[in-house]
Amino acid sequence: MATTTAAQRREQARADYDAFLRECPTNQLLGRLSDKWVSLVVAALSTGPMRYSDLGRRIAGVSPKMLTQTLRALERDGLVSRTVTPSVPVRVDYELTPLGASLAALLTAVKDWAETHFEEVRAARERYDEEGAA
Amino acid sequence: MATTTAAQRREQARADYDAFLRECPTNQLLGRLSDKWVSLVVAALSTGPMRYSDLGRRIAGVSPKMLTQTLRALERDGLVSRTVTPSVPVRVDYELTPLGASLAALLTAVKDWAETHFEEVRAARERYDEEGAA
DNA sequence: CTGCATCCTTAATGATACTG
DNA sequence: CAGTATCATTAAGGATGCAG
Repeated sequence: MATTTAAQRREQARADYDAFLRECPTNQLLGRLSDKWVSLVVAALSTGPMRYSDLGRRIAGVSPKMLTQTLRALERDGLVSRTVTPSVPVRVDYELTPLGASLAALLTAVKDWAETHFEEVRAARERYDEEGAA
Repeated sequence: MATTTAAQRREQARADYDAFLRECPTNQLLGRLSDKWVSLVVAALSTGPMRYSDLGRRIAGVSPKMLTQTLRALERDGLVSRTVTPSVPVRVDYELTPLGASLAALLTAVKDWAETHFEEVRAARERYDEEGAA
């Protein structure tokens, strides 16, 4: 007979599932896109190369920490390239790689979907919220 | 002369930007997709209607709380429909709406991108990590 | 200018137990 | 079966100060 509790079983299942999700490329990508700043950085860079501080200004309200963190993650994934010009003061340019540009295209698809269907979503929300209030 | 500190200015900028982002359909959509469970629920439902507990089993390791929360959010956005059959015991079916199906299609596009380019990303990561170690 | 290390606060997540 | 309410935990985000 099983002496495992529901909690134990779920925990085990979760562990397995987490492992699976970590391996799943789709989910890794979604994780990236989900990052609040990634889409903004990619969008900003899609218009051309930019310096670190330019990105900081363009993406208002980002802290240096998050900007660096985001750029590092994108660089690691081969989505942006980082070019250091050892002048004084130092100058660092970031640019989308071809792979990054391809991701930007995907982001455009997401954007198109959002703009195409947003009105439906908004209407659905209104309906839902009114029913709840009634 | 400006007596505002960098922090104050950034805070203001962030407030404005946050307001803008909340209005931005694309970002709202990305927020949805970013939700860990949304993609899983949509994927599960894309194969057909499912009952609450079926979803719970299919998506291993999800707690009732998160499952309900996710379903409510999707329902509010008009992406899934909720059908209660007042039998004993009660039976509740969830199903993708046409709008939800269209979102599932978008998710497929994301999945395709991920599968197409994942090898490149993996290679980039390896390169990056090795350089760091060297 | 660019970026890293640190600390701190908040918000999301998950476990649990109970109700219609 | 389907879902809600509560509580504990943790992980992400952000501010700050300093260094190369």
